[in-house]
Amino acid sequence: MVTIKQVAEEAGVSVATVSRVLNSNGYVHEETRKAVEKAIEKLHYRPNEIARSLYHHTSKLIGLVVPDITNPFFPELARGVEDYLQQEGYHLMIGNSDENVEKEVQYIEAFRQHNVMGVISSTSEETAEWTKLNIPVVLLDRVQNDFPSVYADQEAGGQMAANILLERGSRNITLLRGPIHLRIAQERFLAALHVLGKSDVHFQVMNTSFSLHDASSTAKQLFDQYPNTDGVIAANDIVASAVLREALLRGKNIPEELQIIGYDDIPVCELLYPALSTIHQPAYEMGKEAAKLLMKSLKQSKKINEQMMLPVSFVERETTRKVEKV
Amino acid sequence: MVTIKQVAEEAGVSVATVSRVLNSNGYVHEETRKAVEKAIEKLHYRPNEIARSLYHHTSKLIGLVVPDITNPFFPELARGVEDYLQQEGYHLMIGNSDENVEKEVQYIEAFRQHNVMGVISSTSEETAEWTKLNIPVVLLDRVQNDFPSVYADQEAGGQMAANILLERGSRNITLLRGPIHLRIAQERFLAALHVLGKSDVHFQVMNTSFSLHDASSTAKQLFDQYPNTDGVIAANDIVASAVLREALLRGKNIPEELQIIGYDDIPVCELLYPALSTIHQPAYEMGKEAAKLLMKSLKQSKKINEQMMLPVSFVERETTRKVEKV
DNA sequence: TTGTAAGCGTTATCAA
DNA sequence: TTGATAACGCTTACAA
Repeated sequence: MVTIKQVAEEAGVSVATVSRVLNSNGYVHEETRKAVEKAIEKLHYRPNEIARSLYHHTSKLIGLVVPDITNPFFPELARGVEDYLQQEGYHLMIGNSDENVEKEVQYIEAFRQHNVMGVISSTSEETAEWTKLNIPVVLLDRVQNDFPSVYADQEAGGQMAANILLERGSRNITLLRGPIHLRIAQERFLAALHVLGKSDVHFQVMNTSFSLHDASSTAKQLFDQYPNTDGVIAANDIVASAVLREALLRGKNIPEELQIIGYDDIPVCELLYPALSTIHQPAYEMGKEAAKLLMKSLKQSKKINEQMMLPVSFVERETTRKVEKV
Repeated sequence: MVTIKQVAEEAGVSVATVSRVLNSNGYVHEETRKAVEKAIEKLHYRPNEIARSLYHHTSKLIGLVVPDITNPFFPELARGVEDYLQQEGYHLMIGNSDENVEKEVQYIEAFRQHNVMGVISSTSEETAEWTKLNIPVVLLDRVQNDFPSVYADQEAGGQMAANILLERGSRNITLLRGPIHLRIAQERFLAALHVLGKSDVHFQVMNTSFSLHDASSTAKQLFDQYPNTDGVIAANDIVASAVLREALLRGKNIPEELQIIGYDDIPVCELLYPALSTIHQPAYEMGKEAAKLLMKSLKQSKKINEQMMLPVSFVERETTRKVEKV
């Protein structure tokens, strides 16, 4: 490892001078600067972030916690975060929490021990522990009043999903509700519920998780219990895919007999047949904005508490009928 | 931030003593040990990894580089890595390389600057840069003779895929070849090619990437150029899904008229309809083994160069015919 | 414009 | 069994 000391020797100056040119701090003669730069170049010197970090109590590290990177919505978020951070010279420590508070606490410890400068969290809204860290935290795809957060317009999304099915003629709708403890899931559920409630169609509600493991059995159960369903508002695209598969398996015509609308717009939607109509959340953008917001609160000392809501949109594909057909 | 000094004061001893109980190093009287532990408890003290890292030139950080976490195969790998590492008390710095050498170099710099202890890389086999780091590197789902690597048995996988289609009666097979610069892709391609070559069936080869963005057009092209194809060996599951969709779109009966076999066994396979038959790569296990291998080479000083090949298996679902039917 | 030296939070050596 | 202290690589007063 080449240190500042060696650079100083090579350039025939003191370490202080090298440090000055490194940080463009204080006065340094043009000549000396060049000499130092030459030495740096020659030795391929790169300052040791660890030493800097120790002195400054800062770092170029950001923590990112997601419930499970294996769930296809999160890689998009993570990628948005990473791309922005990387261009700002920051790097990512990442952890999967499985929505498990113990694990979260472990990461919090790890983050603290590594002088992580800020955290982006897509995990449970149980944020008591996070407050202890005393560094900026931005919630991503999660909402909690005490923290800045970046999320998509769940109310609009829920309404949109319900209205789409209604407009296109579903008369017996099954509404799949996501995890009840997740505010975003609850919000879009409530919004859809409200729309259905104001309509004259028949509808029912089923609970489900967001996860692939439960999706198939949820789908089976749905058609066993409500065989006459002609419209499904799924909790997310994973669940929607499972419903689609099960419907096809039972010989339903889609979208003629049954319309399905998903949520998220994960990449595979367009690979399904029929391709899944869904509510698009701008996941990559959300990640990017969360990172941007975090950078902003790093740069200014006063706490910010911005709530940033990004718009959702309906992506019309093949599991909903064309509106003219109604 | 509470430091070792404060703990020492609280316990009425010197920092050296605290350090000794922290690391269970050297002699320390039972009484004093208890006093120190009490102080630690009381102040919620946690040693600063940064300071340790500076002194020891070590850390609890591992670097992980993947081409693109957005590609559904990599989250499984990453999760396997993370779970194992986490249980060993290590943490992950992660980066997406986009197979871009410049980006890789940036991560290498970042890893070095943070005293990262080892790297797991699923990115290009252009490893010249990695050697410069002088820390253990384990290749994951990539192979290169100079590095330890963990990968799945591509030769068996390629053969299996071809044999499955052959056994089940495909007589006009299109073999989709993945990125030519990737040794694993090339190996499974070659293995499948070899099997087809020894058979008496008609077959053709098309080049494709692994990516979702190219998948649809590849699929279209496939059926435009080779409308009589009755068996497709896809480069991976993404491509297979696109082919499946396109085939369905064109009204083909699956698997009666056309069999499709994927590669990887990403989670969505079972959500498709018909569900995708595929060659299963034990991605999670691979990640875990790579992490294990890395830990091993961290613990012993001499370089290891283990090549670990995990078995693949055929997952029979609905895009291949039952073998009795032939 | 430059250099000396103290300090960031640890660990390890050495002396007591 | 304990405590001073130098060292890890860097930054920043302060002195020159």
